[in-house]
Amino acid sequence: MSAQAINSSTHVNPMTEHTPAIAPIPSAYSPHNHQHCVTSALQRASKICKTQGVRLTATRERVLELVWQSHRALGAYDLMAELAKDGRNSAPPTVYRALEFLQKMGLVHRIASLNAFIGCPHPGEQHSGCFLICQQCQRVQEMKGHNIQRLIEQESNASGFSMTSSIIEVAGLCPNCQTPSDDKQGQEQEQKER
Amino acid sequence: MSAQAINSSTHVNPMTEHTPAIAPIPSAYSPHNHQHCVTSALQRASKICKTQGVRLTATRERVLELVWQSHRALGAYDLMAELAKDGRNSAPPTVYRALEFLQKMGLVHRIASLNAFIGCPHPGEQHSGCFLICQQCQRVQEMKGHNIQRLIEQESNASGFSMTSSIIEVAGLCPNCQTPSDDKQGQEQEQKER
DNA sequence: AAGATTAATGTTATAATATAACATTATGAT
DNA sequence: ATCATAATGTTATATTATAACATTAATCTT
Repeated sequence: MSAQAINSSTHVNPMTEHTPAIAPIPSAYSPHNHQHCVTSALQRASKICKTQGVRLTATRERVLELVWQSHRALGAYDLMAELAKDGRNSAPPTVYRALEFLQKMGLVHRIASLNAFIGCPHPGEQHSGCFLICQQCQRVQEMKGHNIQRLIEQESNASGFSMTSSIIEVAGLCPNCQTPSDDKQGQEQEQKER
Repeated sequence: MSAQAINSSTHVNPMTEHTPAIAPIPSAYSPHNHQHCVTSALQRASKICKTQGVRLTATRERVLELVWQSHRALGAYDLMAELAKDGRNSAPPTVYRALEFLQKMGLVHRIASLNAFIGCPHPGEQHSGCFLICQQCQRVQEMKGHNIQRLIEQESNASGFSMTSSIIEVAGLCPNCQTPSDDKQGQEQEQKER
């Protein structure tokens, strides 16, 4: 329902465009019209699934949309509750299967330290991200962290270890939450983000 | 019971000795007399708790010993089962409390990706480790990873994020498990390790 | 388009991990 | 010895995740 129809609202930078581009996802910590995040995440997903020849079914798309309802990580049972509001039945396996699919497609990540899931802002292929988790506002920002990955691989190798994947989760305070409680910050920072 | 009495078996390198030293923990992947790991882990713990003025009670010490029964991460319910064999009653809170204490003292780490716990080979103060987790033999090796920590902190800062702690868990194959199945490898590699 | 095949979802039950809340016991301090 | 605190016991329950099998939907073949 929500994935198509919105191509018109995408801003395309003429400098970098070669193929119909989708607006990049802004930082979790900067004020932005959050609907753009949702929209472009769904657009990306649609494109990726089409390319890969896999099916972005209604449930899967809805779960992805729900995961993107904010820049906070959402638990599987939170997602279940949201699906229930939609009128869908949805037992745990429904949600976990959708999440498994979305993870396999590189569209969402699981945050191990939170037992929760977050949308990937630069999906494409499966990859390990590097997550900055604000202990105050709970927002999660994914960094690409190629340097970090490379260093970890180097040091692993130096120990004779052959890395296949890695989990990097950083807890701390996001830019907004470092200055103690203007209290406006988290509140109207993002439009429509719940 | 097992923590004292064994000081005699400690080998001290006269080159590096200044204070009654405790033998360092060898790599999880190299063959070694594993009893030394257990013994010295308990010695370290005893010393640390004494210094900090906290109590290494029987349960806490036993849980630490159990965590050190191998270089594999052990789940809380595995630990419970072992305690039960000892004749202790031990409901979940018993184990989780002991683990919480041991984590606070920097004596064990929780591996988020495994929901399991591992002894720290270089305890002293609380710290975030960097864990190499073998997908084949399940052994976990902690690296110090100062460079990695520093880089993560740098890159976090570059995003305006103020890091307080981090989780780094690397999955892959340990040196032994890279060469496919000599099959002797894991088996008698370590003495008495279960 | 009908039937076969595969993929996805529904459904029920349960496993695995973790914590809350309050009662009791042990320890250390005065 | 008494008090205060810390640790543990105990019961119950919350939270997260998966197994196993039934059903439905989508796609492919002819």
